Amino acid sequence: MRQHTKTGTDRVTIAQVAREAGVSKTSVSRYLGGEFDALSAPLRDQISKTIARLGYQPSQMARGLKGGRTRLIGMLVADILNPYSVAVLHGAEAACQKHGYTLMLCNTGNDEAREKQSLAALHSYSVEGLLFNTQGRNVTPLRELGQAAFPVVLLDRHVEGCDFDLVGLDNVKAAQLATHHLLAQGYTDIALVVQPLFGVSSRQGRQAGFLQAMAQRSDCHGETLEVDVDQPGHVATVVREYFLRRAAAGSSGRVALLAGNGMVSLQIALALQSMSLRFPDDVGLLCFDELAWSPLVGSGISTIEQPTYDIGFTAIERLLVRIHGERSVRMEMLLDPRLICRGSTASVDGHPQRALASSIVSKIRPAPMAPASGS
Amino acid sequence: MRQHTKTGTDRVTIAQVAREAGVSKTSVSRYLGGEFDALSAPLRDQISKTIARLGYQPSQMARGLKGGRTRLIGMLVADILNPYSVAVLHGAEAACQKHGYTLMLCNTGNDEAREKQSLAALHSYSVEGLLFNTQGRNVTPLRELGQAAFPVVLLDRHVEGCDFDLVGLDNVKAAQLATHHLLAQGYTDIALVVQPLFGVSSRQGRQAGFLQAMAQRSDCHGETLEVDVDQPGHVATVVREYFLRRAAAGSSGRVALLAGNGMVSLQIALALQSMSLRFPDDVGLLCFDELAWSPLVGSGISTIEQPTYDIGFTAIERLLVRIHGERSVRMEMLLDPRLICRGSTASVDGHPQRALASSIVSKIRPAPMAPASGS
DNA sequence: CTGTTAGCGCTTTCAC
DNA sequence: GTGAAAGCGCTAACAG
Repeated sequence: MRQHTKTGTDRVTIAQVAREAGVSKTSVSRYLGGEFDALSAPLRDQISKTIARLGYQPSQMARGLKGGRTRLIGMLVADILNPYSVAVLHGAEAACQKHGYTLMLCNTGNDEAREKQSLAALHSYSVEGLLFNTQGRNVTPLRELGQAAFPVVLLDRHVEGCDFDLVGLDNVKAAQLATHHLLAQGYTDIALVVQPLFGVSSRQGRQAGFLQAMAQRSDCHGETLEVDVDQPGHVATVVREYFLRRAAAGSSGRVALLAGNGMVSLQIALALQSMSLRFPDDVGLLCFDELAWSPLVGSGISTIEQPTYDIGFTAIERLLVRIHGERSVRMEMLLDPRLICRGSTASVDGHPQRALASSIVSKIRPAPMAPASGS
Repeated sequence: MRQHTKTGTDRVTIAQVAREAGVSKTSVSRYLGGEFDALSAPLRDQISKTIARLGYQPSQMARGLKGGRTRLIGMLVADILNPYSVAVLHGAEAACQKHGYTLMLCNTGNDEAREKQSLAALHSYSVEGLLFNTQGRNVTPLRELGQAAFPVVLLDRHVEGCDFDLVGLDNVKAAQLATHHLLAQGYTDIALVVQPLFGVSSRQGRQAGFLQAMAQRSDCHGETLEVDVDQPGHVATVVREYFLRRAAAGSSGRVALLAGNGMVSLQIALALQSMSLRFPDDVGLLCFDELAWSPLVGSGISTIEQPTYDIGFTAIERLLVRIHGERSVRMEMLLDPRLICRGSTASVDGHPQRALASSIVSKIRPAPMAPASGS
């Protein structure tokens, strides 16, 4: 059947198909392009059979070289170890497969240099569009893409000075939902724990929603805690100091922590464990991002779930629309969050001893010298 | 309309560089290919400057079209939602970036059809090699690649009838390590809980190691439990039945579960929770795959950690060696596991009441009608 | 409807 | 050392 050349992988070319089918390359090309109205039935049939018989697969490299239809989409991910990124990737990959596109994946590891480098790599393969989820620093190369009207869809966060479409969570709404839930459950002293706000719009959005919701309750106290999740023990330190501060302020309220994303959630859970603090007994806990283990820790961790799969899927479809030439103005697609209620935010009504700043303090020993993660 | 190309930024071509530098395309090409010994210093300098000035980036599509050096590597992943796959992907992506390659990622979702389809897609982009981690069903297309001497490295599991290189865990050793640990901790009735062995070599390897280790202890009882992690509540049912069976057998031993991978671990943890069973009090638990949440559940889950990053990284480097033409015989690179000891396998010596089959049974109610996952 | 003729951007003989 | 020319596999004018 198949001719083996000495080169190993033998590629059947359009020329071979044309020859064997007794037609011109053009006709085969038209067949590939789906221009059936320009092909007679017998010709079409003949080509179809030959392609099947030879097991011909057109080279996307060659197709792409000509006009630009590489059917390639580049995806830049800030951190492949972040479950959020993977979940979004899952949806994006599915959408690509559905539409006959292939994903080129680059992990930037939150590193500027690698981001730039990845952008260059993707460009060199003539990707038709870009899905972008990464740190907001040094966005110059991105801006250039914007000026060139290159199709880009942003994931989760804006980039200053670029008018790209965005797909993500409705962060303000989500944070409000979260805060209202905690308030309703009887918590009065709430800390939003986030990675550095810097210029990250999604984090800022969550803070805005949080602040907004807290503002309606002057009898309650809200505070934003910035943490570095890569620095072992840092979250524990910050959280401990927060507790101490609340107690020093003479607060008699119930304390809850609102984790800004999955990475923070993990560090908080670890930190609380290291301090032997339990939820909801000692402190309430609500986390952004539903994770596989959310139901498992303690009596279960309440979460704000993002429709991550949909975010990825939607983003690709939006990108495809842009690729196909739509020139409309910038569009923002914000999907809805979902509250998943578990033990970590159980109501503290009627349990005045629970989750009090003062009662926590007695449990916290002075900060240890060693990092507090692990056990 | 606009005269910009589809790709937006007007692409600088090698011809432009050559013209502006006052040299031939050939020389520029040589420069790109690093053939400096065939270039005079002034020429080289001139080209270098021009490239920088124009911001020229060669088109990989065009380069690939000619000889085949696309600098593209395809990766087929069985399940992108499996943390193992992501962790390996992380290492693989890093290695690619290090060597100037780019990853094309396809998620097959354990689906034969999509696997075949993805293989075709990857082929159509002339990837130089393939990293393959997927279900062992219908391997015909893979075999063809083997016959064509196409560079492929298998991840984690063999494929029958193919002599590709393999990078993965030393499963036999890992399972032995795990089993010996459980035995040493005083557990006597151990069940290895795995997804269907089918033809998956890694699972078989783990079972082999398990059986081997158990065989040395005729006073202990080992059993393999196959579960379907996608069927809600199935793990709970199987585990429950196991407990009941052990009790019926009149066993007075201490029971432990050995989870065959991360997916199973999660389901087991969920199942135990749904049955209100705790570890190590009611049952010992040791899981393959170290996960972010392993320290968090209960008193921490003991795990067998795989060097996932290294597996991915090594696999790519091995693939690169093959791509660069090495023709040596099939090679298997099995990396070492690491035991991480936590509360879930705490010693039960001196606690005769703990982890006994008989004591568990009293806690298990008859199987519920509804799936037992969740709460 | 169908085929002929040019290239796409780059690498690679093969001359000079 | 350097360059001209001939393609790689495919698509896209432009005829018939």
